[in-house]
Amino acid sequence: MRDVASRAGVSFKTVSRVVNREPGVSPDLVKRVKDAISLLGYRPDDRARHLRQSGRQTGAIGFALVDVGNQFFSWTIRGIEEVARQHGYLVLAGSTYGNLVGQDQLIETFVARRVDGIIAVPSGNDLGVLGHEIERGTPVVFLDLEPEHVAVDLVRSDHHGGAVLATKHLVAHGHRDIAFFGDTTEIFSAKLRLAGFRDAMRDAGVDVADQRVVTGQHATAEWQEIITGYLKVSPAPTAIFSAQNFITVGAAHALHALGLAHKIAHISFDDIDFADLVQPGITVVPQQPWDLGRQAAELLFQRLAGADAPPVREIISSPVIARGSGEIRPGPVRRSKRSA
Amino acid sequence: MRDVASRAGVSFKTVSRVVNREPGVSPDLVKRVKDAISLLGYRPDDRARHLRQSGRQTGAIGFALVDVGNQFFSWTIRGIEEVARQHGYLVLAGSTYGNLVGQDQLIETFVARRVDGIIAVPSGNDLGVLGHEIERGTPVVFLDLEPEHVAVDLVRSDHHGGAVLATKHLVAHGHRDIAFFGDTTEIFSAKLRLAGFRDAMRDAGVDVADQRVVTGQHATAEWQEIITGYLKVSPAPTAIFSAQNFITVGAAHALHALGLAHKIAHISFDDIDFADLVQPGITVVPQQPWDLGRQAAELLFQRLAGADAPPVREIISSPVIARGSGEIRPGPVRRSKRSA
DNA sequence: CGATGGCTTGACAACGTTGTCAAGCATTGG
DNA sequence: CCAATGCTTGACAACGTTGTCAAGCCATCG
Repeated sequence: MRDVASRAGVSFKTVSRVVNREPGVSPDLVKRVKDAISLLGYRPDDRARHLRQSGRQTGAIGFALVDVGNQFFSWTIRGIEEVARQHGYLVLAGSTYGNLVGQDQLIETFVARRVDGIIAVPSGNDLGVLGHEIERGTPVVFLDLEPEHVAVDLVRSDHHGGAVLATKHLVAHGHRDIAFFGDTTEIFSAKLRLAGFRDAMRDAGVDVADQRVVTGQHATAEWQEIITGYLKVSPAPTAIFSAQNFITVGAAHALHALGLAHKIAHISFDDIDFADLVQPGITVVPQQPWDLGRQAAELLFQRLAGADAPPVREIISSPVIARGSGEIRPGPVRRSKRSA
Repeated sequence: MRDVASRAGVSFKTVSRVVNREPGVSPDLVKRVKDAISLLGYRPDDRARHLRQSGRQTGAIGFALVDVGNQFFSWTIRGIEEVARQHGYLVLAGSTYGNLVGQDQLIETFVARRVDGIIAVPSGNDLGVLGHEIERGTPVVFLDLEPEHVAVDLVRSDHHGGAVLATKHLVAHGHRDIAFFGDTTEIFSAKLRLAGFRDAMRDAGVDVADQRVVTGQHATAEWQEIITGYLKVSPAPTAIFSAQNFITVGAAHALHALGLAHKIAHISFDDIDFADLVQPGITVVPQQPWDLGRQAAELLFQRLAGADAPPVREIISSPVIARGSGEIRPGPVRRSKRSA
């Protein structure tokens, strides 16, 4: 900026005025300064700008998600980005990979760069650094997961209700022996989905055997192996409920590889590209990641604009999309010897 | 920081020393300062830090991609993030949505925030602001697309070679009448893929009719409509080549909806989740987005470390993955009246 | 016992920008 | 012709941090 000023023969304050399009600079000087700027390739330094204007907003929000590789989250980013763009904001997005260490690092980075607000998919009930930030008054919106004992804005899918819907759908199609595959229950959403499954089964008057519930954190290929193992054991369940999208992919692979895709019912929490192209189409309770992202961002920008209403808690639910796999009825063959 | 200093009864320089873990501070003071820090919830301000240390690196790189909603790019981010994390860097990623205006805005933001380097999927031959930055010496690596007349590091898929492979695969299975559906040829990769298709067809001694080549930029649902239209016209092509992942999804939907999935061959550039679960499985020439991202990031960090070797040009190719749809032979029924 | 050296600590400038204020100049009105 | 007014421009401080240097203190050695 100094260079620009001396080249244009003005003080650097005048350069600042031109850059910020402040009124009251003679057209002559404006031109000289602009020429010098493009000649020297000068770009203003936002860090210094924001530093001087401490207390004002910096035009960036942070989004701490679990894993960009998961399409659920990349669609969420898209929703957030869209709203942020309308407000002229930049989104800093980073993956925590679901552990507190990663989350803390990410949040530290966000804070160190002075984002104006944070949207987070928290990795657990222990909020770590994020908790301190909330106490300090940084606007935070939680997305998808809901830590206990913290009152901040929240947007999430109706994990419990969705799981109930999915389970009832299977039950309505005659299933009693349903296997549940879900993420580790340390994850809030996974816990709720499992609870929804159990509650719906209880309502249906069915006891859920321990070995019919499998939870853990695995890659798609591992889930395929695990589920294959469960399907090979006799008696196999008549239906399976995969409660997360990676698991659904693994489950679908397992079913197809074993030639059971038309025999064992399958329902999924969260939708997937191509779920309607597979034979049979995969019945799902979808989430609306794009919408979750947009709504979370809207809430955040309301806070940034100074809204001080009590925390909002938006829980979005969706009906079952029946595509075939969830409507398979239990085979007539199945009459478990053990239960006799 | 001032508050922390006065609370701990030391100068703020000492606080700085503690924060940066500089040696030579008495344990007593270290403790007092740390207590004050956690009491007051103080977080250092990276903007000021980097400002003071102008010229040094800021620990952030920017990634300008086309659309986070496209899984190809979200996997690329993952690769970049992984490498960046190892180097202790933050990745700022943003979508340009394929137009220069969006790209310019994004790059301006990156520059204003003083990222140390940029990985970009350029939106065309006109580089806009990015061009200025390259001239100014900012380390830049291009990913997936290769603008003309610019010598910078580049990592991309072998669009031409892959398209040749895909086309030859169809030809080898007896096809002569192949329809090509691709992105608008303003996009570098799309142009190369089309060229690969044409070259391979020429080698096979087949003329490609104009109406067998459709290019443009559309959403998945629109592609399904467009392709459905083409498949209904008689004589329909015996095989289709969809040269981008959104188009592939549209094409697969069209084929399935018309009941032609087992009759008309289909090959795709770029792989897709579930492509192996559909019946028939979709034959593809895959890209390796995760690898592209990692390699681009590696190149960038080499530059950041001061490497001044001539620009590298890494072109990654992959063999066809045959899954069924690409191995369908032209139906015996087909004997075009027109060609007789 | 005094000089020397090392270790801890603090004062101050600087990074690039903007807000505040005052100075300089021309223009207008009396 | 002089005073008052308005507009343009510049000088300077400040934002929060770190690098540089000097000052103060204690211990060691001759």
